[in-house]
Amino acid sequence: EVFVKLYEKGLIYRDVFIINWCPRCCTALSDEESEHRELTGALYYIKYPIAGSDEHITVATTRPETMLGDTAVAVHPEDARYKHLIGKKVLLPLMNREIPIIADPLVDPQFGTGAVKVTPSHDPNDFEMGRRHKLEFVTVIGEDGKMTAAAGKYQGLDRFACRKQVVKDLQALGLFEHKKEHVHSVGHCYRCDTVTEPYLSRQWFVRMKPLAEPALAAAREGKITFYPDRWTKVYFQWLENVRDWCISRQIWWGHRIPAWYCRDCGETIVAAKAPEKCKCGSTSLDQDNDVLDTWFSSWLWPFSTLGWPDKTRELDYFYPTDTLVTAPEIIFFWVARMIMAGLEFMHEVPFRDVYLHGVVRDDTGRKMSKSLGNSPDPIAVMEQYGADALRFSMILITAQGQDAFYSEEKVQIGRNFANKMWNASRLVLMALADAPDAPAGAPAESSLALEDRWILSRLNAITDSVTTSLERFLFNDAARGIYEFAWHELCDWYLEIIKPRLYSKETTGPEAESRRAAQAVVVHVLDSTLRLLHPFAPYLTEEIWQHLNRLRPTRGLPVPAAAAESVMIAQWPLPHEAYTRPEIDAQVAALQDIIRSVRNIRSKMNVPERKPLDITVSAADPAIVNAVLGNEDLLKRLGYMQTLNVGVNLPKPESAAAEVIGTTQVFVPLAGLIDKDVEREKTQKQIDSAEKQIAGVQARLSKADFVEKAPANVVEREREREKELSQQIEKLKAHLAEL
RNA sequence: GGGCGAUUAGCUCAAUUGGCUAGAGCGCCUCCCUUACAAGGAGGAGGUCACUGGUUCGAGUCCAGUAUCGCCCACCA
Repeated sequence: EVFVKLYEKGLIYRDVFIINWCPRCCTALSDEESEHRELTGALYYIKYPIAGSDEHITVATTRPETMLGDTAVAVHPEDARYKHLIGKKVLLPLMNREIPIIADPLVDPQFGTGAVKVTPSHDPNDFEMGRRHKLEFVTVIGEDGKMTAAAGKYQGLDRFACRKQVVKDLQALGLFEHKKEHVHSVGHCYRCDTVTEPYLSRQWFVRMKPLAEPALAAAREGKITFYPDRWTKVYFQWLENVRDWCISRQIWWGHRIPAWYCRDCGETIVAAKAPEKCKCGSTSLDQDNDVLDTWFSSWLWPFSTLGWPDKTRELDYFYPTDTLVTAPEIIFFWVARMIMAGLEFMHEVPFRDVYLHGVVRDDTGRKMSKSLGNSPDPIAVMEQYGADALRFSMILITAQGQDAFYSEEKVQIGRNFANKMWNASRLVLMALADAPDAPAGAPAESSLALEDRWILSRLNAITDSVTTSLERFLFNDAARGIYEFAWHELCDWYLEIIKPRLYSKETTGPEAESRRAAQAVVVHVLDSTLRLLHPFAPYLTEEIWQHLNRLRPTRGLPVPAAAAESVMIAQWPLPHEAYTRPEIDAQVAALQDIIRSVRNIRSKMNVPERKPLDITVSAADPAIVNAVLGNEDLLKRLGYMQTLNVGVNLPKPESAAAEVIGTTQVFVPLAGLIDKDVEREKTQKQIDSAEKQIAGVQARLSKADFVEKAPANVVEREREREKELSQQIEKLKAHLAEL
C-alpha cells in the first residue's frame, strides 16, 4: 500500500543503476548497509599502449581486475600532459580492444597519473562518465563475484584471484609499471562483512529529495529536538546530501514487491492486490521476485504499529509520541526515515524529542557485539549482582550521549548501593515494627527536631534536581543525585541521628512525641526516596514499598492513596517549598563540622574512637552556639563526648588539640595524650593552607576591576571569606604558639 | 578530505548558566566485626583539570590553535 502510494506519487521508480551489491548474499544493499572501512590496499600503475604509436599512457587503479571491462581512459580537459592524446585510442591490454581517450572534468589531475581507466559497469563515477560520453557498458564481474564471459579467458575466476592474475599477466607483458601502498575505504556488507561490489543492475528506488525537504524543515522549525544537540548536525548533513534509496533486495525473507510485469507487452503494474490481467488483455503476469528492504517497513513503525492506515483510537491517542530513545548509529537507517514517513503519511512528526544514547563498550574500549563475543551474559550478571544493580550501574556510568565503558566491577557500585538501601530500609522497618504504640494522627509540626527539618529540606533539594535531570535526559546525574542523598545524607547522618528517638519505648511525654515525629519524617523521606529511585531500581524499591505499606497502618501512618499496590503508579514526588530551609542546612553543616573535627583529632592523635572526651566548642557566631546548645545530646553521642562546653569565644583549655573550622574552634583536651609534634605539624599545615587561600582572596579584592565588575554577592562572599580566614589564621597561630 | 567526541587523582568517571578550598566510586594508608549494613563505618594521602595562546575582574568551563585516542560521513580512480 505504501509502496503503491509512493509509486503513484512518482516517489518510487525502477531503473538501472550502480548499486552496492553483496556477492555472497547475492543482493542489492542500500548505501547505509554498505559499511565503509579503511583498508590498506595498493594503487597499481598500468601502461596502456596508444594505438598506432609507440607511446603509452599510464593509469592508476586500485582494482586492476576491472580493466577487463574498461571502455575508455579519461583525463582532465585542461591537463597539458595529455591534451594531445584526447580523441586518440588506446589498445586495452589483455583484451586487445580499442577504447577512446576522453576528457572529463571529473578527473583529478593531481591523483595518480592524472589518467584514469573508465569502467562504467563497475564504478559509480565511471558509470556517470559512461552515460555522459555514451560509452559501452561491459560487465566483467557477475553477481556471484566471479568473472563473467565478457572477461574472456578470466571467466570463472574469483574477482580477487583475477586481480592477482591480471597483475601477473601485465607484468609478463611489461605493461605493469609499479604499485604503491594506498589507504582507501572499502564497502562491506553489514550482514556478512563481504567486500561489496558496485554493481550495475535494475532495482527499485525511493526518490529521497522530496521526502527529505519536510524532514529538514521540521528540525529547523524546532518540531524535532535532538539530545545531545550535536546530532542535529549529523541529521542535517545526511538529509541534505541524501541519495535515492535502493529498496529492492534479492533475498528470501521480506515483503514481496507489489509489481507485476506483463510478458506480452512489457507493462509494469504496481498494485496492492495481484491484478488479473494487463491492460493489453494478457493474463501472463509475473510478480517481481524481489523483496523490500526491511527498513522500508520499519520507517512506518510509529504509526503502522497503531493500526494505520485504519484510523484507530490508538493512532489518534498515541500519535505523535513524545520521545524516541535510540542509538546514534541508526539515525539514518531509522530515525530520519521515520520522520520522513511520518510527515509524508501522517503529515506530522512521529515524535518531538530524540534522545541518542551512547554505545556500551567493554573495558578495553571495544564496542560490545555478538561477533566479538565481548559482552557479558546479562542473566549471569543479574544472578550474581541483581537486576537493579546492573540497571543502576549502567545508568550511572552513562553520561548523556557518551559511550559507556562496562566492566563487572562497576556493577558492584549498584550492588552495594542496593544493599545499602535494603539495610537502611530494614532499620526503618524494624524500628516501626518494634514501636510500642500506634498514635492517631500526624505529629505536630512543632515536635520536629532540627534534623527532621534538615532532611526534609535536603529531600526537597534532591527531588528538584532529580526531576530536572530527568527532564533534560541527564539520567546519570539523576541516579548520582539519589545515590548521594540516600547514602551520604539519609544513611550517614539522618538515620544515625534519629536512632535513639526511633528506639524509644516511651508511650507518653516528650520522648514519645519525638519518636513519633521521627517515625513520620523517616517514613515520608523513605517513601519519597523510593519513588525517586524506582525508575533506577524497580525491584528493590517495590519490595521495600510493600513492606513499608504493610507497616504504616499499624503505626497510625497513612498509606498513600491510589498507590498502595505499587510504587510504580505512585505519584512522582513534588518539592514542598516550605521544606526548603537554607538556615537549617547551615546549622546542621556546622554540627557536622564539629563532629568531624572531633573525629579528626582522635584519628590524628590516635585516640580510640569511643573514648569519652571533654570537648570545648568556641564559636564567634552566636547562631552556631545556639545550634550546639540545642543539640547537645546528638553531638555527644556522635562525637563520643563526655562533656560539651560551648560559648562565644571561650578560652582554650590546657594542653588541648584544636581544629578550626571557619570562625569556630573545637578543642579536645588531651593531657598526657597529646603528641605535640604531630599537633604542631598539623597546625602549621593548616596555617599554610589558610594563608595560601587568603593571599588569593586578597589579590582578588585588591583589584579595582574585580570589586567594580563582579556581581555584588560574589564580592561580598570574598570579603566574608577574607574576614573568616584572617580570624582562622589568628587562632591557628595562637594555638601553635602555646604548644 | 570534512565533521563530531574524548583528554580532570594510580584506575573509571563527575563538575548546572564562567564565581568560595575541582568531587565521587574503586584502589591505597590508619583505625573499627558499635544491636540496618564488613557489599559496612570513621579518618587520611593523592590533581600545575592534555598542551599553547586568547577573551574576562575571574576559565576545568568560553574562543583559536596543537597533540594523542576514538567515532561518523565523503563519487578516497
